[in-house]
Amino acid sequence: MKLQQLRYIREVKRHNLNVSATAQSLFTSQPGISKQIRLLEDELGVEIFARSGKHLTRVTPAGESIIDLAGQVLRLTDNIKGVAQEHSDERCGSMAIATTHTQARYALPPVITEFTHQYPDVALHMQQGTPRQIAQMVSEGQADFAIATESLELFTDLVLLPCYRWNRCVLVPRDHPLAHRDAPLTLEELAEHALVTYVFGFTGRSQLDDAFNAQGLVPNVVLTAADADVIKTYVRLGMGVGIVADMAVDETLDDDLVALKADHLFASSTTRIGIRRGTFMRGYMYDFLTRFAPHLTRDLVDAALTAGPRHEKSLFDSIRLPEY
Amino acid sequence: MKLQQLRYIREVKRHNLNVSATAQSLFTSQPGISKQIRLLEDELGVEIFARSGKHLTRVTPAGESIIDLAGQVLRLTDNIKGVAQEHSDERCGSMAIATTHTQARYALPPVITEFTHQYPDVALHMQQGTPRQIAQMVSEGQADFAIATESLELFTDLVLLPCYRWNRCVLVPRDHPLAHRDAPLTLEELAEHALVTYVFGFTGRSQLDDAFNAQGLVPNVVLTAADADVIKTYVRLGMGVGIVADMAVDETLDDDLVALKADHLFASSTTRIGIRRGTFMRGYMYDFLTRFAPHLTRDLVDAALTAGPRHEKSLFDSIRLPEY
DNA sequence: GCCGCTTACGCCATTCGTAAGGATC
DNA sequence: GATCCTTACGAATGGCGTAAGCGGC
Repeated sequence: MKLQQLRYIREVKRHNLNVSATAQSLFTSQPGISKQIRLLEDELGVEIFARSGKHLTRVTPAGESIIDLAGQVLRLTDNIKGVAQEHSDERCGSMAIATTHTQARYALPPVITEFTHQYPDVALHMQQGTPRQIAQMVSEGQADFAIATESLELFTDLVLLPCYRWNRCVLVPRDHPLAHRDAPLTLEELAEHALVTYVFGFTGRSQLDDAFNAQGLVPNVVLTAADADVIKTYVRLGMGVGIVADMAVDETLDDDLVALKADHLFASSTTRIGIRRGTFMRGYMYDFLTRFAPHLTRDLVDAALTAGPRHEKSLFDSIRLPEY
Repeated sequence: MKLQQLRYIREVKRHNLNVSATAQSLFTSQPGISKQIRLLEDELGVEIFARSGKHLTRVTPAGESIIDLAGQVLRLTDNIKGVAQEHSDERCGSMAIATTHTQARYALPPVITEFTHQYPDVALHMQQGTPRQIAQMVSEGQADFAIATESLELFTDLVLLPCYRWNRCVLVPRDHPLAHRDAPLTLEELAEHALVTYVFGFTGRSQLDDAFNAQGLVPNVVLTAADADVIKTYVRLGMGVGIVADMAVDETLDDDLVALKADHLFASSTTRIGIRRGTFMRGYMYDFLTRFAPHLTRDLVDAALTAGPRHEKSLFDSIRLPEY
């Protein structure tokens, strides 16, 4: 049994049993992979892939278990490399963040700036995607951190660290009737206007819908977008009233719009960081977490990473999360 | 990074940093190991072993972490082999039991007989040792099960499955004064006689001492042995009154001795099976466990193996253990 | 007929064993 | 001086890439 063989079977499964495509992605030859898989199957005495003629058709039950274990092995070897790097040069390495537009555009820039300044030799990778995509990336080890407000809880192999709470505000052009009101907004009022807000599954959209539904109201959402910049654009065009995250409003850049507090209308949302269980954390990674959310100390993060899936939540019960 | 390299560093640490001895135990050459370790260190960029001149003096901090991870990797590869065997031929394989004299001599024979009858192609290995030794063997992966009454709880990487409760009886020759009493024994009486029983650390010896101490008595133990056969021998010689486990008394073989119930004098002891966390269990292993202790169903064992160290005990709260 | 896996073969890298060298206790 | 690790070198194994074969879709 060789580590490469384990890598091969894992990748072949990831590429939907297409050995040729796998070979390309691994920059090696297709017969090489075929042969190594055969050798592994011979050594273990079990077929990992079921074949019909000369095609791989599916993963055998034994193969499922074996590939799962192979994944664990390969993740541990990554941890070994991480441990080694940490001890050889603790300021040198890499860190991959997968996140959504909202975080990348508004919440992360100051943190990233500080971080790259303190750790110039850490190669920082940042990838944007939907909450589901980024959770999957971390789950598969393609990124270290998933930062988002939604969907992370769908992946049970991620440890979730709550970072901060935030709420929404309502954005209207200066000449909009709502812009000159003194009394606080109500949901009924909002329901009468055309709304422009996030696509479902993005940036706390679920809590927004919940608030309307709880009062038996049906919001008239005329346009949805994945990020606040697009939403603001259409608010400026007069398409409707925007509802965006507080942090997406910049007082100077958005001074042609009026932002109305909406904390009293919606339940606040919590942005979380998801980390794959069993990941080896470099020192600078702890540092990054603490910069992003000061209550995420090294001890607390370690406790969350080692706690079982059912006990991690209670760690944060006594912690008051910062509000954005 | 190769699996052999990981195996080498683990074994070198196990052999107290003696590469030559490691090479012998692995049936390979000493320079081969040295070189592979060097290569691994070069690849990782960290020294795993600290050297003074040409001697390995200690394991570096990085080395400690790396060897620990290497152990996890190698255990997972064993699991892969186990999964493969299970799917290729589920009646064929091996099982290693490490246990104490008492279990091997009295509790296990009927179970082993049934088991080997049903699984003739499973190579059964049985090794005897002190409770500490057998716990260590399982902890290091040299055996699958540790079966004992004491000391298993010292190894936190073992999951403990309670099997049955038992108590002691008092053994005297037929012509001994105690042999003809009608009233139940008392601890005070026992304390007046010379006693022959187990060595400390064996077969529930601790509970025996606890009972005397709780009443402020000091037992006059004139001879201790690791197993009941030796104890009986000296009881026959008139050295003193024997105190042995119930199950160690055979009505026909020991009919020259009189066994007096002592359940009311001592707290009962629990015999447990210890299994390394993360071990892959073959089907026949579950079967063995259920034969040994009927309440150890596959579901219960799986639950205990996956539960965290703090939650495994509660699984057995509602279960009434059989009495021997 | 195209795509995709397998087999065959040759090159190169790597591993392993033996033998000699040098340091430490 | 005995023990033990390192270096050096040669043999054998094994992984990998190219080219040809063949069975599905």
